[in-house]
Amino acid sequence: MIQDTLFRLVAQAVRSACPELGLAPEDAPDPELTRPRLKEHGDWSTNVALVLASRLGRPPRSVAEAVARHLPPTDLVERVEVAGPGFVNLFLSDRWLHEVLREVLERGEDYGRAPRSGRRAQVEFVSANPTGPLTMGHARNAALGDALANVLEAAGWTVEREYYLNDAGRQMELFGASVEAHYLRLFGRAAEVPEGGYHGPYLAELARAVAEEVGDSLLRAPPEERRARLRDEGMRLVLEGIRATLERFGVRFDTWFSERTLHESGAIREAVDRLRRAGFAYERDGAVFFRSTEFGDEKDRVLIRSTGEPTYFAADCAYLLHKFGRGFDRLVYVWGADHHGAVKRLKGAAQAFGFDPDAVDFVLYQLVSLYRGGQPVRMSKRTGELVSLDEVLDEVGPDATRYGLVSRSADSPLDFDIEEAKRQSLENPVYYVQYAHARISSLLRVAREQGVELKPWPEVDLGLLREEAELDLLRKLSELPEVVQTAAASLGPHRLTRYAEEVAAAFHRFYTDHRVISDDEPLTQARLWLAVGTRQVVATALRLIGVSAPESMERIGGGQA
RNA sequence: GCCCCCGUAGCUCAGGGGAUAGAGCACCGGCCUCCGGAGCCGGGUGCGCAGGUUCGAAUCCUGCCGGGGGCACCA
Repeated sequence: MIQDTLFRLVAQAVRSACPELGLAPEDAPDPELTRPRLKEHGDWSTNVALVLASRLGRPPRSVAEAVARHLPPTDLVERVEVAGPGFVNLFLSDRWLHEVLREVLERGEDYGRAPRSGRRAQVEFVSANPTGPLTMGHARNAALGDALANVLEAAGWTVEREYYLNDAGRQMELFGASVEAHYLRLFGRAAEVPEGGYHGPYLAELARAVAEEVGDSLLRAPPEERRARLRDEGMRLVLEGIRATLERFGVRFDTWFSERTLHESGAIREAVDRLRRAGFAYERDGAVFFRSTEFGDEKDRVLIRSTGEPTYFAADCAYLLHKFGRGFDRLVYVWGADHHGAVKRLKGAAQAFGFDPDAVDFVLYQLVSLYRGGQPVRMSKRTGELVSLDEVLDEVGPDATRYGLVSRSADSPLDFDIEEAKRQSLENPVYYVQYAHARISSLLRVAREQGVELKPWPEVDLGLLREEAELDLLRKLSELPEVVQTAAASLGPHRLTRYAEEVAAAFHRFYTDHRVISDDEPLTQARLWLAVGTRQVVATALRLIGVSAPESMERIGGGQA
């Protein structure tokens, strides 16, 4: 809001400078306000003079001088400076920083959150096939998707989290046949896992669990029925496990959407027909194709195989149509980068259906490689050799795992070393941030124990916060709303982790140099409220990342502390 | 061959058109009669290469080099 005020002031300065620059005021560009990296460049800066100068063919610094001269008088801005090639730098009075603290305290956990826009977004993520436990790849998806949903909510969207359940199609049939084979073996029958099917100890265990529920009754059932039953029972158990893991990981979905319903309701046929009617689907060699080449794809894609079976892509189209039908203004898919090839055709489908393809966003995250003590952990879906997310959570814990997975941009491949995550857990950035939160909580406990009565903040003189470390901390707190906006706009929740670390660092610096509880009562009051506000911002950032904000560090860090 | 991502400090990574490019780890040296030292302060070499756009490029465009992933009537 201070930013808005500044924007108006600078825009006005530009307009009133126009006549002497020989420009019609209505042609004046909107000024851009940025935060300079260096403190000596002020609190806010605008490059508007540089932009104007090249347009007018005048020396940038003289344009900057003109803009600076026309800045309306205000007690918000203490000093204006023209610097560098032609930046206009604004130095604000410290009062604005005390305003920031008031705003943090007044709005509490709402600080940093934008007003609700009423616009609805759906984030679909994880959506792992229900054929086995979640792995670290799924974990990155979950951590990214959930944090992104949090961030979009904070940016004003009404967000629905959805898990797309691939409970139909060839993979599920293979899975069913694999469970069947293991089931039959349990009862001494010879049975082969089909080509491309699922192996490994996990599946044997699963078959045992299924057998415990259904007994040997299915041995005598007709093969078709037996296989379908074992498939569904197996899936149910796998899904229970996935839900439990996600719960442990702190991820909850609003809706679980079944692919099977798309087949059963005829939605897939309808979607294909609709594409056909719109002229985007045609028949060739007994199959139905989508004209994805019209949308930049390298070749047309099959919707209905010549066998009459719909492809996975056809189901995707029907699902997309279903999502739009539910009234979302924006759809976000969180996908592994290995699916990037499907982006063009799905956006194309959106357009073919008559929707705005820009309303469909994809977060494509690069591969996670798991290491243990520097050695890559070999994983193979074929042999069923894998390290599950649950095992990692057992060793590393949910907070450090989530933080580690979110803290890097989705565009970068991620090496996750279990040993390192454990060994370094005490120097891990997540604990550094959590420590700041715990430290403040502890400080407030001590204040209470010492009988320091915290007066309501409107009665406290926050203007006493004048030390450089205090002002720097306040400056950091003031950035949260922008960080949230940027993270939402770029679909990059990793920005929150950086920010959280910076706030924690600013607090630790302040805390090292200055005593909070002292004989100076008014100053004690002001500093305690500064601590409260800082704790609030740290808690909000951690919550958005999906990590807990502990009151104490006792139970964190694997007991090594 | 085509498509996507990446190349920034010794290592892992931020930085999505601005000024003197930043963190963590590692390494060296300092800071505790007092609110949690899981902390703080100091110490430094770097944008793969070549063009282009721009007043201004780590950032945008083109080409090349290097690494990862993907190119099914699989999911």
